[in-house]
Amino acid sequence: MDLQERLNQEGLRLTHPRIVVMSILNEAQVPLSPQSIHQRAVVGGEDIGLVSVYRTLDLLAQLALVRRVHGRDDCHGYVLASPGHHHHLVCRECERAIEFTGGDDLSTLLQRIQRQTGFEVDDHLLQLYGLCPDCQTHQNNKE
Amino acid sequence: MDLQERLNQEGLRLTHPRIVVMSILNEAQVPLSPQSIHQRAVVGGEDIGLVSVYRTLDLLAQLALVRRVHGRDDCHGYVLASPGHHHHLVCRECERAIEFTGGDDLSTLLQRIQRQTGFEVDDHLLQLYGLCPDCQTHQNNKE
DNA sequence: CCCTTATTGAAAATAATTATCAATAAGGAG
DNA sequence: CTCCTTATTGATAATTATTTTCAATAAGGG
Repeated sequence: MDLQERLNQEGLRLTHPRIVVMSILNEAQVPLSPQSIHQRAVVGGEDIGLVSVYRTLDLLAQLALVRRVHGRDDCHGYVLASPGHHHHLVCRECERAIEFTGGDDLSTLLQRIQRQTGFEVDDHLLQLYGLCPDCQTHQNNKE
Repeated sequence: MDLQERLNQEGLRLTHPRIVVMSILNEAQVPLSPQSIHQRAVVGGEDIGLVSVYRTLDLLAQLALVRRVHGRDDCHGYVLASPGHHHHLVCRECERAIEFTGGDDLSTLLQRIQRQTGFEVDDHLLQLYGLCPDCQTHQNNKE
C-alpha cells in the first residue's frame, strides 16, 4: 500500500479516517456506498465521521486509488482501483466486482467511433454485469 | 412516436405529464436530470409536478424508451433511447450525447472476458467521453 | 516536544428521492 | 357524447443523501 507516499507527495497527511476507509475498501469484494463504508467502520469499532468518509472518497478518487462503479439501478459505489486503466465486472447476485482491462478490442472500437463520429474520445466507462462462477452453480442448485 | 401504443399494450395511459417529459427529452441533445426536466416543463408553461417526472422516467426506463447516462462526476441523467442496444458518447464541453452501437469489437471483448473470468456476462454499460467536432474547433479558436 | 496547518467531526443547511392520499382525468362501455 | 372505473396526478410530508461551516484535533516536519 503506497498510500503513505502518494499522500506525502501532495503534502497530504496519512490520517486515521483515511486508513480506515482504505482498509475497508481493501477487504470489500463489492462496491460500497459512503454510508455502508461508514457503517462498516462503526461496526468495526472505528468511530470516524460520515463526513470524513465522503471527503476521503473524493480525495482517493482524485488520486485514482479508488474508482466509482455504477450499478444498473442504484447509483454508484466505490471500489479500490489498482493502478492503470481498468473496468469492472459486477455479479448481479453477490455484487462481487472484479477488474479487467480493455485490451485491443476496445482500442479498435474507440478508433472506429472516433472516425465515424468526428469526436475526440479521451475517456470511457465500461462496466459489465452478469453472474460470477459461484453464483452460476448456486443458481443451478436451486432449479 | 409509438409511445401511445407502447403504453396501451400494458394497460397504461397516455397522460399529459408523460407527453411533456417525452417531448422535452425528444428536443434535448443532452442527458437531463429529473429536476432539469421539470424545470424545462415549467418554463415551457407546462405545470406538471416534479414527482410525476420521477415516476414517468422510471416508467419510460422500464419500457426502454429512455436510458440512464452517467456523467464522469455528477451522476446520471436521462436520454431518449432508440430501440435496440446502444451506448452513448458524451461531449465534455457542450454535454451533447449521441448514440452508437457496440459492434463486433465489443462482442469479441465480451467473449474474451467471459472466457477469462468464468462470468456469464448478460449486460453492459459503455460510455465514451470526449470533445464533439464543434467543440474541437471552438477550442482551437481560443488558443 | 512544539508549532503549523491540514484534517476532523458535530451540527446545520441543502439537495435529491420516495411515500401518502385525496382529487383528477384517460379512455372504454353504453 | 356522457358516464364510470381506475390509473395517474400533484401537494405535502417524510426520508435519504450530500455539502457547508467552523471550532477542536492531530499529523508530521523542525
